Amino acid sequence: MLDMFPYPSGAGLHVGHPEGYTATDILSRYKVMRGFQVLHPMGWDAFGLPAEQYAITTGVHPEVTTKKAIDNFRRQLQRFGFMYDWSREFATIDPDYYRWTQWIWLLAYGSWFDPAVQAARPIAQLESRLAAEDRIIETAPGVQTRWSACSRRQRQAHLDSFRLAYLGTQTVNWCAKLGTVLANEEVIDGRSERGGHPVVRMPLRQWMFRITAYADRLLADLARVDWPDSTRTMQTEWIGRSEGAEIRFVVDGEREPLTVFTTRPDTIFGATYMVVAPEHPLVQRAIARGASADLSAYVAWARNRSDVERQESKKKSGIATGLCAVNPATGQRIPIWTADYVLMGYGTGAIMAVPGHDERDFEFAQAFTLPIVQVVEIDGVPWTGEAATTGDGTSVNSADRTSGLQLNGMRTAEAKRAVIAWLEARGAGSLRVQYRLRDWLFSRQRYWGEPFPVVFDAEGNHYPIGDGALPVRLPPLADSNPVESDTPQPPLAKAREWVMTTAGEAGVDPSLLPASTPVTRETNTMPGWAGSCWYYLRYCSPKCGSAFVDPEAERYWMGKNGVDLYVGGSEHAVLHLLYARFWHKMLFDLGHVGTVEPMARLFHQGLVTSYAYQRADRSLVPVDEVEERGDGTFTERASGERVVQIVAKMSKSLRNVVNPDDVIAEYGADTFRLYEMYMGPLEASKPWNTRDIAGVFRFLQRVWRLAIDERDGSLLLARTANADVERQLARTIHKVGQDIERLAFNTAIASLIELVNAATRPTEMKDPADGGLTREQMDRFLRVLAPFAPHLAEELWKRLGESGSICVAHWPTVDASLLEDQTVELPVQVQGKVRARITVPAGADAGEVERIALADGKVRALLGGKTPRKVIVVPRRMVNLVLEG
RNA sequence: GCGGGUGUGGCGGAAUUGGCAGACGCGCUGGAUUUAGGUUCCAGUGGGGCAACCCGUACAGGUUCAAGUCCUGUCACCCGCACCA
Repeated sequence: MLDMFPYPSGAGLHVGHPEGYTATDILSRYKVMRGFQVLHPMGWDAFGLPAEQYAITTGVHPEVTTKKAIDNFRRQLQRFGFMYDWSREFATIDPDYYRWTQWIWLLAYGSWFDPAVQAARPIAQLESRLAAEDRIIETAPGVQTRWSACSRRQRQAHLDSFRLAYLGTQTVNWCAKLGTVLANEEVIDGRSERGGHPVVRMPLRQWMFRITAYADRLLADLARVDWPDSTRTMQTEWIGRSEGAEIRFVVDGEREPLTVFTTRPDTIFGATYMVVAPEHPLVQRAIARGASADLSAYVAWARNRSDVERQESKKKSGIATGLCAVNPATGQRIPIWTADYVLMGYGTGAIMAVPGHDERDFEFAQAFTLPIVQVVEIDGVPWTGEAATTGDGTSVNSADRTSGLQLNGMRTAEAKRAVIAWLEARGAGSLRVQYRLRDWLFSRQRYWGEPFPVVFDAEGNHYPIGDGALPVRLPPLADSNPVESDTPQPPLAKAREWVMTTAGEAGVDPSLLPASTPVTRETNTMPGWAGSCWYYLRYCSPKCGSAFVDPEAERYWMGKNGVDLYVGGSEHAVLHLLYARFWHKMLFDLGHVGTVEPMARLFHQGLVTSYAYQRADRSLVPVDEVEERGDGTFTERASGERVVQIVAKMSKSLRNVVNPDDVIAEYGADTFRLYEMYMGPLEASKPWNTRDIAGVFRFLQRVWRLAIDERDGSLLLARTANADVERQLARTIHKVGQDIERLAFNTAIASLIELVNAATRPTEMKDPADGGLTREQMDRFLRVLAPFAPHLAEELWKRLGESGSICVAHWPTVDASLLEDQTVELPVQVQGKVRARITVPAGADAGEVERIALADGKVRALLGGKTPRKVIVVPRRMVNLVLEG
């Protein structure tokens, strides 16, 4: 039973945190009572940006603030009475934990993805295979060398290009003033969102994960897990698999052909021009050869436009490169343009533009008056030439005698196959699968993260640090502020004695590098995701010193399918859950875990929102500036203006944030737990309404008075069991059990309330022992109440004289005969409207029910002597009499 | 723009499979207890109508003996993605 572990912020627990935690706590307690071994742990995701930002503004070291925040979170969580196994607690910042995060990274570093088996394998296997077969490899662009003839350096470079954790180059938003890389959303008009400092886009060499190698498996295995459809859809779209073709176009004056990716190879006859991304090497070469000043100006302008800006204005911009390619289907020469609507990061960074059947290409062709031709007759969409027509149809104008390609009359799918076969035959292209998913950028220019266990020699070659030297501890740094610089300088670079070391001191295998060799440590750190990628495994054996998880503990707790239930917010639907799946699959391939997927079942709890108020102009008013009037309307206190109540996210500015500590102080933890579970379905987002808490609070008081005489604190128990109460108790036990299993806590609580209302003694009752529950009934009732309100249940349990904790009591069994009624009341409908009610034996069959219904006085009066045309009887549900006409 | 989801009393919500719409809670109304307020207990509470009855699950249609639930279209809100070739 797993909760997404929290990032302990300085602000303390939010009412949203206990939502999911209470749900798993109830289910855990229930499962324990049912005799299961339950592992329900808690820990801390503690590396990351907020603590570092806080350190930059206040000068307090992140370790200090983080530890303080953890202590506060733990204190707060413990007040809720969550049954966590605190002996398994850890934080991602513990060196004993991040030692293994580093170890897993080294595992990826030392592995490659073998396409033949579609799985990760040790890179040593690749190396011995290359040596055994004396394979020919490319040692420089266009230079082929035999493995045996390669230098050690060349071999290493070749192997490096296969590692699952590798050094790659990515374009980042670098802000020199802030000394950091910014996310796309943090860049506005080429300046930083905070401070307005200039931001440049520059390539940066950083550690990457080859997650794209796993794209197909990450996609296919979504079918094996019991996860919300929305999340699986989001991951599917994130991976973004699309099938198409790679086509090579010959370019005038270029040795290399221009390769494009297209999902519509069938429209090749309609390709009237080509477009490459401004960053495309072809453009670089053209500029280097001294192309027009306009071209280099455009490229410079486009390069500094952030992705966000590009999205804002979809107006097409671009410029001709002056180069021409040959359309292999038509033999015609077509111009090559560059435009920023083509992204370097997707496909090959180049497209064949088919303006007749692609909206973007159409827009571009119109803006720059390029030719537009129709090559597909789309089903049901007439060709007007006024707009691109998209979708499947039949190829037209698609034949050329010289090239020998003929598609006319073919359906789209058939035409695609024909073009690919034709391309393959002439060596001009092939079938290709393309993913939207990119490799995972894993370096951050930050202090507060796991250091990479890797060092560099003077020439910049990298060497892994041996397992024995782990953890590579984060050096203490008095000043972890970012460095203002034109080139990225991570804060760790300031720890000079730590950075400058020797291979021996760092722990590099002496067979790789002599111990005395001076080396520098990697100064980037891992991103916040690292620690959360495998924490669930560590809980199985949190103290294990010999492995990241003890294999036996892993087999026992992870079982066949992984974590039985994982509860957390849907904001992690893609990244965290995709990354964790990727690490897990890697660990699986290399034999370190026994399940293909980490989480068998996933559930997203909804957001706890709050009320806010809105003026007529839609501006928001903080909660404490509004008062409610007697007629249920709301006005702004200062102006007297009428405002309307809306539901909004809790925020400091609206002053509608609820602090769990305050609620517990006023009503207690049980009330808090019960209220959050009673608000509505776990998966729904729902507004916190302080006024409603009174309802569940009253319920718990009523439970107390049901068992305890308030005047003297003595037990109040019924002498004899009331048959109706006993029947309802049995049904409640049954329903609560069922509802807990399907995480429907709101309806479980409603049935507990109903039971208590039914058993409550009326005030006028002379002898309290005439009402309420018997000792034995109270005993059973407390057991089903316990998962929801453990404190109250435990106290009453002790007062009943029971020994031991109610936590380990057994879930009560139910006499099945009490769940069924002897007789049932059925509505009788005439023409679909309820007109009468009849009472029939519970086991009555359709014929018997019909007889009783037709014999009923009220029914006969309604029929007025007529015979129904049709009688529909649904046993135990209803009767419907259908008359003529 | 594309994909997914949601729409039920004054409010949060219930209706597990097409079968009595509104369980349960809040709020509100009335009563009992109390010197009083609060608490507690009891009763009522979708709208209309004196009533029999009629209307009612975002809106408009449809399927069915029967629709909150299934189908078609529309609107509103929420979430995700977004020039992905």
